[in-house]
Amino acid sequence: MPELPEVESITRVCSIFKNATIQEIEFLNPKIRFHLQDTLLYLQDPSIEEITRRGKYMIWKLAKGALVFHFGMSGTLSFRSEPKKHDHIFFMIDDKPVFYNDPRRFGMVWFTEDLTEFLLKRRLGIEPFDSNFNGTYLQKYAALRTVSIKSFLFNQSIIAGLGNIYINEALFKARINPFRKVNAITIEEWSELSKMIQEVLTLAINAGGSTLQDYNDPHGCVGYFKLQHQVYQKDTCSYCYHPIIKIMQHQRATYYCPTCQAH
DNA sequence: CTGAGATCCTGTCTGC
DNA sequence: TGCAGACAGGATCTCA
Repeated sequence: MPELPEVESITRVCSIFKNATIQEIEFLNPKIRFHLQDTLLYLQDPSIEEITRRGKYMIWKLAKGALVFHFGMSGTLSFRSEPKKHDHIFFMIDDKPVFYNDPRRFGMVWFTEDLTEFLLKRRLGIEPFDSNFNGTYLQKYAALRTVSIKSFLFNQSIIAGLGNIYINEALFKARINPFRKVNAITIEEWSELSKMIQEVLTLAINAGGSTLQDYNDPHGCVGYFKLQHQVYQKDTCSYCYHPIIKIMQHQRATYYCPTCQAH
């Protein structure tokens, strides 16, 4: 679920909470991996001043400090009044009930007094929509590395926000083989790839993200970008009709077209 | 420093 | 039907 487009969708829905007040926070399941409970005492004036996204993190800036969400593999926020299995946190925000739900418990929620320091510690790379994000930026980071382009794009300290789906899709659009070593990719290819990363993310955000099985935005709406996937979980290439190859690369599924992405 | 692999979890699907 | 095993959006830690 939660790569940049999905987190962006959740963040946009949550923007209704700008200037709202968190009236109540209740922990429903202590087993999730977060540190919110310990630091909740510091939450003195819980009015939400701004709601933003950075990479795959959603940030609620408070009058003092911030709440930060990372949705892991299966986390989401939902607006509903009845609790469900795998709810971990309950919020009451301006009389509206909100649940943080996360079956696989890979997600995390923090309260931080110093958001700037918190984000520095995450060592997040550039935002794909930053004006400095381009082929030159990518090639500069890749010059001294030997990993495959697939691993490189997964590294959040280089680019923040990409995950398995959009890496596969962007490499297909840029016609680059996922096993290519990054130090052998030309500036023309980097330039094309940077544009395709922006294009695929833009299309996905406009479609509300990708729902594979269980992703929903806080209203329960699914994301429709799956309908536009060209390689991820596809059988046949939409350009040349060659069968799409699925292969495990670093424990993750890689999908590519062996003719369109021969090099 | 880089890169590869294990690990944290539950739910769903597939094949025997 | 039942059950074992593979696999799923990710980040972090350890070891070479």
